[in-house]
Amino acid sequence: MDSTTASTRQRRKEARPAELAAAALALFVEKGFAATRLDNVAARAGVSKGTLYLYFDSKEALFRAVIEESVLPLIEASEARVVANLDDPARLLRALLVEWWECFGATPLGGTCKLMISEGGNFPEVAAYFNEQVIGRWSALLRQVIEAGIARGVFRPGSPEALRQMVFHPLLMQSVLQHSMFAGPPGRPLPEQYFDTYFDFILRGLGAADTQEPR
Amino acid sequence: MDSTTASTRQRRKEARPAELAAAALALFVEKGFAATRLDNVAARAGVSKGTLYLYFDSKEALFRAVIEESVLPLIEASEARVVANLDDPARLLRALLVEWWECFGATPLGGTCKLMISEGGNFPEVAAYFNEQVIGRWSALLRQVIEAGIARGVFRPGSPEALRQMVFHPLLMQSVLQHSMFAGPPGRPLPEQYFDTYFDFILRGLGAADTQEPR
DNA sequence: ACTGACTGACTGACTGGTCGGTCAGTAATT
DNA sequence: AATTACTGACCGACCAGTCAGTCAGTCAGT
Repeated sequence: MDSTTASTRQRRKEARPAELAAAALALFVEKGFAATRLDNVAARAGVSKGTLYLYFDSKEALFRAVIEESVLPLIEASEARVVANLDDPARLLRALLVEWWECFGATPLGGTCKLMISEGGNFPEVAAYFNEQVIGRWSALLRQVIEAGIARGVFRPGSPEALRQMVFHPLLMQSVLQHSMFAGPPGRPLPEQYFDTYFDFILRGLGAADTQEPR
Repeated sequence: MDSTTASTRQRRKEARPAELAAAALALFVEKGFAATRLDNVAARAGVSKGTLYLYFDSKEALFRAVIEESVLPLIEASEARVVANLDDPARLLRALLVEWWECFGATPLGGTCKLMISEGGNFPEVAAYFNEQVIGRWSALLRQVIEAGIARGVFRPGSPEALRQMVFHPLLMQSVLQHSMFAGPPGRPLPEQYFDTYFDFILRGLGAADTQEPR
């Protein structure tokens, strides 16, 4: 509780917003927006509620900030990776999905997806922003890879949007479930063979030619 | 608003609980548990808040009732179907998933899944009940069909649990998304070719022998 | 058939507690 | 001493839960 530095009051103007946002993300994901108390957010960040209001105008502004700042850098990295590797769609798809899982889905950031599913309806503008800047861009990326695969004859023909859902939704659901009821030990490392089975399944589903030996 | 019978006060002891539960399900799914006002639940059911408390002890009791009563009949029907048709796993799997979608995933009942994802953490006992009586039984059913398919050589070998997730999670996610931010016109009928692509994909993913002509 | 006493389903104003948001004051830093 | 990051007691709006009162429906007595 007061383990590390404990007693004396600290002044750290730069670090506060990020710490508050991280605390808020954790509690929003765990309890939901309406059930999260700002006193608890502040306490978890090691400050008082008044301090929270120095950096965020309202509870909703805090929510917006959590969503908006949590999310963009990763997408940009992935976008760069895609344009550089479109010539081997199967390998690229695998790399993208592993990266998504390790840098996003399996981290606290993955909680934002559960959050938007749970609370998006109550914050239409935030939902629209998230849909456009995160879901939209990430989906477009996956579709692009799938289309490239189809064009090269590596994947079978089919609706890229529908195939994208088949490919991505199992992993997304995995992330959502990790942040819900039964997370078990937090950061459960996914059953060992999950990714093997997963990629084998989706590559077969895509009709990829070279599915024989996945390793 | 006061279209049908309108003004006068009615006494309908039998119908009230179900009407209140339906209203509560809709609002819980739409807004979340904490953000739902009992005045609104009562109003949507056409009664006053006092009446709600004649039939439910508390807001949490209402939540429990909504989850517990929404859910069991369907499972039992599906369980009966499975034991009767284990000899054609591919067809059975398809029938089960279509039934799940039409009788559950695409109806208001499907909202319970989103609800448990959103709020399960705040109601551990309800979550445990749901996990055991709904998720557990339904998952076991799907695993059973997949195992039968593997045993007969219709599906490739693999972890039945992992394969179950690959098969079911796209459909589940579809249902969850329908009850979240972007439902569009409520009851959006799923893009026409969704099921074709979906079954083609999962049967390929399962390495089913007879995938050539899905129609 | 009609009446009017009676029951209990239903109502909605009220209350007590909770929590988002404020601000006068405190103490770390310059 | 001056500045300002930070505190926490406080306020008012809001809402779950209550209860004294109302009225729709029933039926015994005529």
